[in-house]
Amino acid sequence: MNLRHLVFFKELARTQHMSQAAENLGISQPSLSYAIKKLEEELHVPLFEPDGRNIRLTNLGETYLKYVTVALNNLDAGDELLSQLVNPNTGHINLGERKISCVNA
Amino acid sequence: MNLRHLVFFKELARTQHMSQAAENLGISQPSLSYAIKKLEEELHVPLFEPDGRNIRLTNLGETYLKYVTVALNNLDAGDELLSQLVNPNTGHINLGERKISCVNA
DNA sequence: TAAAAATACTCCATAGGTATTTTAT
DNA sequence: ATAAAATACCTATGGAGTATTTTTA
Repeated sequence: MNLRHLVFFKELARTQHMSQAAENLGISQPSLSYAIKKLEEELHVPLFEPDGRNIRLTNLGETYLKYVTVALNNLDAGDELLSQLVNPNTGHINLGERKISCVNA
Repeated sequence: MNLRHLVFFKELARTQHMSQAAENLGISQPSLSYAIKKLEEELHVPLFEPDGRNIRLTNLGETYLKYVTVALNNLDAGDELLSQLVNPNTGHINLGERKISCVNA
């Protein structure tokens, strides 16, 4: 499983619109469709279901989304912290000491 | 970045021993070495440093490990919950209702 | 008939393997 | 001399693209 695909999933869950999400992600609609299909196969779970000629997030998809969001937020926070530690003079301003253990939601 | 590589990182951080970690992960030592190198390049951060003819986790690596661990735990918890929801009769026993929002550490 | 998603196919990037070299004990 | 990690090289899987088909409003 690719982390990139979890970002795909998150964006598609947000928009619930394949072509739009693909556009936002800067990839083609078929690529997104394929990536999501692969993810669903890996999880053995339908994350989206047809809704007319659109798609809708399933309940299972909604459940999974919460965990994916926390996971991605933590990885982002980790990346962010690392780059702050590596070049402390650039980037965001820190007032006082920052003590991040993990990102909860 | 591949999720698999984060698992690689976690195991290598645990053992601090390339060949051993590779063995545990079921991959070759050069593959692990390469994967870690790629991860370090992506993050622009040294996660491990030479220690005699072995390697040692850097302080930055230790910091990053915390975030990776939380992220991976959440994804595992998400997978676990999905499979429980899909086939509720198998797997672990649940006493009462379970209310998991996220896994903190 | 038009807009959306799914399928078919093609191609290339990269993850992973084997063989080898370097480094340190 | 040996054990560990790094490098070089090769191969194959799969991620992403274009073209097309299916589906539904």
